[in-house]
Amino acid sequence: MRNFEVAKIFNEIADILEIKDENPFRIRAYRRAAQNIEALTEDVAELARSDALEKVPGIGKDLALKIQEILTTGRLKYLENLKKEVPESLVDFLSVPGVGPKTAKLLYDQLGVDSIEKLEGLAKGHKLQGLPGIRAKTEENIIRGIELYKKGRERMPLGRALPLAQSIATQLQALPEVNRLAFAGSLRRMKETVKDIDILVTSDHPAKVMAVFAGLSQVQEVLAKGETKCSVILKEGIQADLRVVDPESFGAALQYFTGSKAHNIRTRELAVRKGLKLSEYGVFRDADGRRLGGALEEDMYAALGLPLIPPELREDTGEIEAALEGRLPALVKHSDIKGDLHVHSHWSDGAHSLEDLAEAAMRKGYEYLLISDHSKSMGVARGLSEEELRKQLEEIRTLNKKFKGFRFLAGIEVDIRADGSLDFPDEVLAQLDIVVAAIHSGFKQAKEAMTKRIVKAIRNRHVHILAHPTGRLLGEREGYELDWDEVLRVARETNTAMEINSYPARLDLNDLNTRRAKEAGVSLAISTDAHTLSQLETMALGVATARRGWLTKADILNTLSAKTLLERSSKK
DNA sequence: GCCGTTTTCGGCCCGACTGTTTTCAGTCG
Repeated sequence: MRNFEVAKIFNEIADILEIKDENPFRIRAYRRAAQNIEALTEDVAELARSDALEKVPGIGKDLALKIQEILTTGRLKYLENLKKEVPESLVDFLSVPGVGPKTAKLLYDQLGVDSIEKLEGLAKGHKLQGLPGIRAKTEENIIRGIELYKKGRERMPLGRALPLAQSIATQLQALPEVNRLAFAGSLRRMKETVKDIDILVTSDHPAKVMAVFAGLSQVQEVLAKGETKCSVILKEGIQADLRVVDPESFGAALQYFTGSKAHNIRTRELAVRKGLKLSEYGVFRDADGRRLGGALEEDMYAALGLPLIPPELREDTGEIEAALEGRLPALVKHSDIKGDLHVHSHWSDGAHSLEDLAEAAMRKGYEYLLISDHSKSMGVARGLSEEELRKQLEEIRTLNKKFKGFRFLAGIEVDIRADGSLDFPDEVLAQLDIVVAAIHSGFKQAKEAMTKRIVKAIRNRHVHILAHPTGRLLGEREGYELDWDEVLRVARETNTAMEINSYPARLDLNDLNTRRAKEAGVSLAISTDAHTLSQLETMALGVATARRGWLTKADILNTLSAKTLLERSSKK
C-alpha cells in the first residue's frame, strides 16, 4: 500500500506541475518515478530502510529525500505548497478527456472556473467561445468530455474485455478485406484491467473495414473515423480503437501500440543511443534515414540487439535489462498446464456433477482435477460435513477406477477460521490428496491478526495451497491488511504454494504479488475456482497473470504430472 | 528531476489528430 501512496503523491505533483507549465522533463521524471514505485515488488519503506531507494530507476537524490519525508511524516511539504498555488479542482479538469493542462489553466485564469459543474454550465451556455483558441467545436468537445468523465470511464476487467474483443475480432476477420489482425495495448499485455480495446489490421480496403467496424452492433457511438483510425465507444462502456496499417509496418505498429508507454520510452532511448529511430512505421537509421525493418515485431527488438520481449513483460520493470543481459525468463505457457487445482462440484455450490467435470477436463487435455468443495462452516455455499466429504471421497475413488489418463485428486477448500484454525480436524484433512485453505469471512481483521491467522493456517502440515491469498475483488474490494513478506517467508519455509486464482473478478494473486512470491522462492498454483464448466476456461487469465509475474513452468505446481505433484504434497 | 563506454551539463521518444489556425498549439496514446 505504501508504494501506491507514494506513487499517488508523485503523480499529483506531476499534474500540478503540468498546469504550472513546468519543464516537461521534470514532470516526466515524477511520472516515471511514480510508475516505477508502483511497480516495485518490494515495499518502498523496506528500500528506504536499507538506503536503496536510489537503486530504483528514475529515483535520484531529490526524490529519495522526498520519499523519506513521506514515509516518516506521512506528508510532503513540497506538495502541500504546490497545492496552495493551484486549486485542487483544476487538477480534476485533467481527468476530462480533451481538457489538458493548458485549457484547464486558461479556463481558470480567464473565467475563474473552479469546478467541473461550473465548467459544464458555462460550456452548455456557450460562454466558453471567444476564449483564445476556443470556438464552438471545442466547446462541444468539452461537453462530451464531461459526459465521459461522469460515466467514470473505469477500466474494464480483463475477463470482460477479452471476450468482447474476441467477438469483435471474429466479426472483422470474417471480412475478406481483412488480412492480418492483432490486439495491441494493455489487452495484449494482458493487464488485469484495460482502458480500451486496441485492434490492428492490415487491409487493401481500409475504408470498408472502418465502415464495418463503426457499424458493429456493439457500437454505441463513433468518436472519430479517419482513413487509418476509427475510435468508438461500445455499449459495454469501453472505448475500442481500430487502426489499419501497412503490412510492411505491421510489426512496428504492433510494437508501438502494445506499449506500455514506459516500455516504449525505454526502447526508443536505447534506439537513440544506437543511432536509430523507432516509430510505429519501422526502425530507421539516423545517418541516412534508411529503413531497417518493421514488418515483424522481432525487427524492432533485433535492431536494438534484443530478443523479442513477451508483451506481458513490457512494463519497464526490468524486462529491458533482462533482455540485454540475455536472462529473459521462458514464460509459462497455457499448454504447460496439466490440471486445475481448485474446482467446485454440485457437492457444494458448484453447478455440475463429478462426471461432467471429468469429461470437460479430459476434453481440455488435463491429466487431473482437484475437487475442492467448500467445508462445513461455509453454510451459504452448502459446505460439506465430514460425513459428506467421506461420501464424496468414495465417489471420487470409484470414478477414478474408470478413467484412463485422467484422475480426480481429492481435496477440499477448507475454511480458515478467524483464529487461524481450520474447519476440519487434521485426521480428516490427512485423508485428502491436496488441501486448499482459504479465508471467506472476517476480512476486516487488523494486519497483525490477519497475518498470524494465515501463518497459522499454512503452518498446518496438511495445507498445501493458500487460495485467493489476498482476498481482493477487482474494482470492488481491496485485499485484507497483510504482512505479505511474512506470509511468503512462512510459505517458503513450510513449502506451501500460493494460488493465482483465475476467477475473473479475483485474479488473486495479482501480477506483482505473483512476482514477489517467485522472488521469495515460493511455488504457485494457477487455479480457476470454477463453479461451472465454462469457468474452467478462465485458466487463460491465470496463466496471463503468471506470465506478467515472470513465472516459468518450473515455478508452477500444476505443470507437474499427477504423480510428481502427489509425491511433493505428501512431503510437506 | 534523472542520468552518463560520446557528457557531472545538456540532453531527455515519436507521431497522429483536431481545431484553430494561415503555420501551429494542445491533447492523446
